[in-house]
Amino acid sequence: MICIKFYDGFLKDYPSGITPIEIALDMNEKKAREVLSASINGHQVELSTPITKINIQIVFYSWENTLGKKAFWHSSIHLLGQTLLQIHPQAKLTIGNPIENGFYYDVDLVDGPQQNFSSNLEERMLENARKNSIFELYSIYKAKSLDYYKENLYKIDIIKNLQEGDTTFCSNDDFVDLCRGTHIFSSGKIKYVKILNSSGVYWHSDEKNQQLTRVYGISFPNEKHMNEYLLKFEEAKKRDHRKLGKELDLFNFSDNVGAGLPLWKTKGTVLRRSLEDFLMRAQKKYGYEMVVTPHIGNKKLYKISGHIDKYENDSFLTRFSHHFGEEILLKSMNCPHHCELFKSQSWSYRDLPKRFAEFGNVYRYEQSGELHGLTRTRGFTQDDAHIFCTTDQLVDEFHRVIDLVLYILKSLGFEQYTIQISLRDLKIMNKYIGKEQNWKKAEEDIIEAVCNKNLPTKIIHGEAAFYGPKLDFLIQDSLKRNWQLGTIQIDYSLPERFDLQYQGPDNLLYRPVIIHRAPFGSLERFIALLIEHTGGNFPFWLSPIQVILIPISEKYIFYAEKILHLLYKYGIRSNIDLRSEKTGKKIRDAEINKIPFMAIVGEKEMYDGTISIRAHTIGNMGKFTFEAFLELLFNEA
RNA sequence: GCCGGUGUAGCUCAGUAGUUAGAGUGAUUCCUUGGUAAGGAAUAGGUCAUGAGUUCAAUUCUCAUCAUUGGCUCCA
Repeated sequence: MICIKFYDGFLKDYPSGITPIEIALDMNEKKAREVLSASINGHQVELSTPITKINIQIVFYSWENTLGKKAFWHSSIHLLGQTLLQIHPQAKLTIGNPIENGFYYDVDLVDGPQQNFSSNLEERMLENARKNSIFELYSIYKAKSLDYYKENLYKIDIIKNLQEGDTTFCSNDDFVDLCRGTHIFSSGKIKYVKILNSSGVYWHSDEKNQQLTRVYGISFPNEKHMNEYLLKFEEAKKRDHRKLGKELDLFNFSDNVGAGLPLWKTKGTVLRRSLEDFLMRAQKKYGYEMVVTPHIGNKKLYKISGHIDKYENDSFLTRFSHHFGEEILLKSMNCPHHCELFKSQSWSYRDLPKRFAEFGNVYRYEQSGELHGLTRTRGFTQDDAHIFCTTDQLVDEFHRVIDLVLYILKSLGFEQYTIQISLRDLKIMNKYIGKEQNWKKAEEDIIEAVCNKNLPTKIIHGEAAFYGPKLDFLIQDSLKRNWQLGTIQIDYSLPERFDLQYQGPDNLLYRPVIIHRAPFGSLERFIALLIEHTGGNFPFWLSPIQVILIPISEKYIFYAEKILHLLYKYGIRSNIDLRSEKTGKKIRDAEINKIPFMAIVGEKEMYDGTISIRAHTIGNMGKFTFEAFLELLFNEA
């Protein structure tokens, strides 16, 4: 007998060799139907694997749990693989994975990549699912598995990198696949399948390798969950900043101006300016000083900084003068300019930290396939600053920057973000410049600063900048794609390359450290994410138009204009709807334009000198005196 | 940059299996002067992304380019 402890602490004895699915059925037959996966002593296991260990703790997962969904989608990958082979018998399966919403399988279709899969694929997957075959995981000797896949070089490649005990296979129905699990019990649970899209990818993500077809799909145990997902997906698409940007008249692109170069309309400009003002005020409190540097710079500047070696092909060349032997580029970063500013005078240790801030417009030739609305452009505005400090001040200063970034995110309602410590990839060291000891120190500094702050972070190797490690703040867009917004970077390299110095208390010259930082990252990208998070319903202080006056008829325009001028006097961004439309139409349009407040004025209001207020998405708030309305507005702001 | 999809009026989209196009909405003008999410009418607005090719004839078919879009790769 073995003793099983359940999640809620309940204990029960079972015969050795019992499987998790049998335990689930024994506990509650109805609930067992919802069980998709289980873990034993914290390790996710197959539902069909007999348990022999005594004294174990078991936890079951349903659809509501990420691990349950993961097992469900993992199992769906097998159905996809099986069905793809039925349709394309020559195809070579490679690697499949469950993802946040669904799963994918990379397959070499032999005839070259193909991306049009008919609904036939979905139907045949479901036919296979209905056979309700059990997913069984078992180990095979490495040599035998290599033999099994002698026609499939991709699988051989994977197996060669596995340890002897790790070559496990999964079989269900007539299909066998190299697999490490974990699966749901049987395929019949998979009731609905959607093939979402597919694209060409390279084996091991290397463009020198064979091109494969990646087929994305998603599956569900019932119609309700599928409809929920589809509805959410539709809702998410409505929040797309490219769509809302057009609808709310914020920005625009023109083929004549060029790809990836946003044109900011008047309303979008108000939004930008408001954000800039907000950040400037916040930074002032943190001791930043504003600077302005040109949009272009001499190539030799970027030679000193080291950027040119890495990014020359991604820079815009503006002018080449043979006579003077100089080349001038559009700037793609502000740090070299700020270093030159720092160098323009001598500094005492008493002057540090020195914090130079600039809304710097930079231009980078992003690959055509990378351009994406405002989140990836070829011209954008960094809310950049460079802090020149002593090594003693570094960690403390880093804390202050973290505080600032967190304050910004909180003020704008971003509650969910990932904080990522981006370090070097120790396998590709030629990507980085600077001395080993400086890198080590910088990486330790970041980790120390973050540990002190007790922030939930994850460490990712290979995401560092070429001159130093970073702390990145990542936020998801409406379609769950991650974007890096805020970033804080420690740099021992540029101070050396620019030979930056300050005079210490002992009269000797010392090298400062630079912290590069941008809380928004790029203003364009930040606004894109802000649009998607608010769905275009901006907080009052950011709304391009804050109040719209709606006269009931032409007779009350005069009164409305009086109110408008009063609002102007208090700096409220206001407008009047002068069209000869009915009130209902004007209100509808104001609601669609997401204007926070509508002020409706007619005979009644004119008679007693009031205004009727309707708040966006809230509705009629009744009559207000102008003073009472102002108070309401200032509470909003 | 790579593999697919898409490109028709300011916007959202129909349509033409080859004979130079239509709706809704927005815009303009007129009527209407209305009370919390769409009042009515008329008018203007398109070399059907661009360039080549096939054809008696191309917005429609083919190719290329550009833009855009979903992934991949990249992201100082």
